[in-house]
Amino acid sequence: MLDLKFIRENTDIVKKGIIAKRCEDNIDAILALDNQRRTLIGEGEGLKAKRNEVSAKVGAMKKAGQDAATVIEEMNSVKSRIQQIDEELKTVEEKLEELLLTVPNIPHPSVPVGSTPEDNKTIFEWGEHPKADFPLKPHWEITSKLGIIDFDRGSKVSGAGFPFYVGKAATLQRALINFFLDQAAEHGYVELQAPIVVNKDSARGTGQIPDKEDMMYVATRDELYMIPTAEVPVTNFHRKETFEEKDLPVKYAGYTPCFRREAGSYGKDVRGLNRLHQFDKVELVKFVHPSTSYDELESLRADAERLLQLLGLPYRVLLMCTGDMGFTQTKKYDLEVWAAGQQKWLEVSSCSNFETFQSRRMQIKYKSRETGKPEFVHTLNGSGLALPRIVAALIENNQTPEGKVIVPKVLQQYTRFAVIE
RNA sequence: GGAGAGGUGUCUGAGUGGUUGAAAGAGCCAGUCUCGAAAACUGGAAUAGUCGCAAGGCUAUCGAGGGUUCGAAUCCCUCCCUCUCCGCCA
Repeated sequence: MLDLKFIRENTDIVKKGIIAKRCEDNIDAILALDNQRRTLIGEGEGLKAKRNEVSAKVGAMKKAGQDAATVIEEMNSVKSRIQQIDEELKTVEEKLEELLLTVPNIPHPSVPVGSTPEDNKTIFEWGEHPKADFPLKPHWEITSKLGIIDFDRGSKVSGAGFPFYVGKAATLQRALINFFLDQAAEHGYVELQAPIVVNKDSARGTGQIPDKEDMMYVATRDELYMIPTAEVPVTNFHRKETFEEKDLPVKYAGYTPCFRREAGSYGKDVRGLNRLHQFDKVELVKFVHPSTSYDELESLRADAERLLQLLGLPYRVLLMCTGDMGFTQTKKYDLEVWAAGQQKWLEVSSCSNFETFQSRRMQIKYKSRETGKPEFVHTLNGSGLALPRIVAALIENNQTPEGKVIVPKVLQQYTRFAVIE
């Protein structure tokens, strides 16, 4: 959510941002409602001031044993007018709130303007695409032959997109989680084990509600939302809190299962592990001083990239264009890993700066030494990393002609086996 | 799930309808004193909205949201959370 005052004072910038992000422009309606709101506040508060003044007088009169009946009588009309104004104000503010939630975050100037994925810029590529003198298979063929991922039983037990990982695939996942968390800890992230269902306020805080409500599974009976990413509980960890400036940046790494309904996305892009309803992910979250947030974005990206390099997975970095980057971000990098069996790039991480978009919704501040006042922190997050596609790429890139899979060196201390066969 | 108690500012804690944005103490910041520190003393210090060039004014905020009243931290209702006991249970 953007600051109303910011919109009022920077209308042009906001409008340009909306166009760049290809969102609906409600700014004029917002400004009109804001005017209406302030008029109502002006009148209402004037009357309330009068009410308070008279009420004090009534108290004094009663104490002095005087009859206050006529004064009280007079206040009745003021009272009903106040009620009327408060009601109008409530309606106006609800409408205003609704429209404010449709205003996207403004892209950073360094973000390329564009509307489709073709307009994203590949800014970095690492590693060689594996070559082989035998046909490279997609991971689902390999795992099916090895019997290590059971999609059919997953469908029976839960539904499509909820596979079982069996034996060494399960161990491999556990190894990756530990590897990712250890790496994060080494680079200053505090490990956090978070709830995997959250309440409505939390879902709203990180922006899943209202604009992405359909992505989540909901336990309606208890009004709990299953998290689509650890970003939700981990960022909300500090909701309505104020940091000391000297404590920034604050960094967390959280491993959780993630749940996504992915409604309406079927077809051949979603085979195997490419897209699931439940998957594991380690998420990196930072709360930082506004002056450092773009440097922190780069280091966040570096933290995610390092994992791919250590695993020896070829990848590329995309700088997302304005139209493809999403509602809440000001700047976003996607990391895509090369899956040799499918001959496809798979997104495994997305690193974003939200500036104050989330912290304003969540009221996460720091006490500024400069102004002595609480100011909003900038929040960032990035996957470090999402498991299934990493597993897919590892299997496809490290397959042998016999259909076995070689485990990367860095993982072997965690898996305690070197080959999946 | 059942029964009870409770949620007040950074903390402890007073306050059951009328200058209570809120006593008191601690802590914090500044100053006086001191060679310096401690102690003592003096002063300062919330957040948001709104009006104003500003100084500053006004409004709201005592878990959240409603209600009663001329007036609510104080009374009523709903919800949330914490604690104690019981039940159930990984």
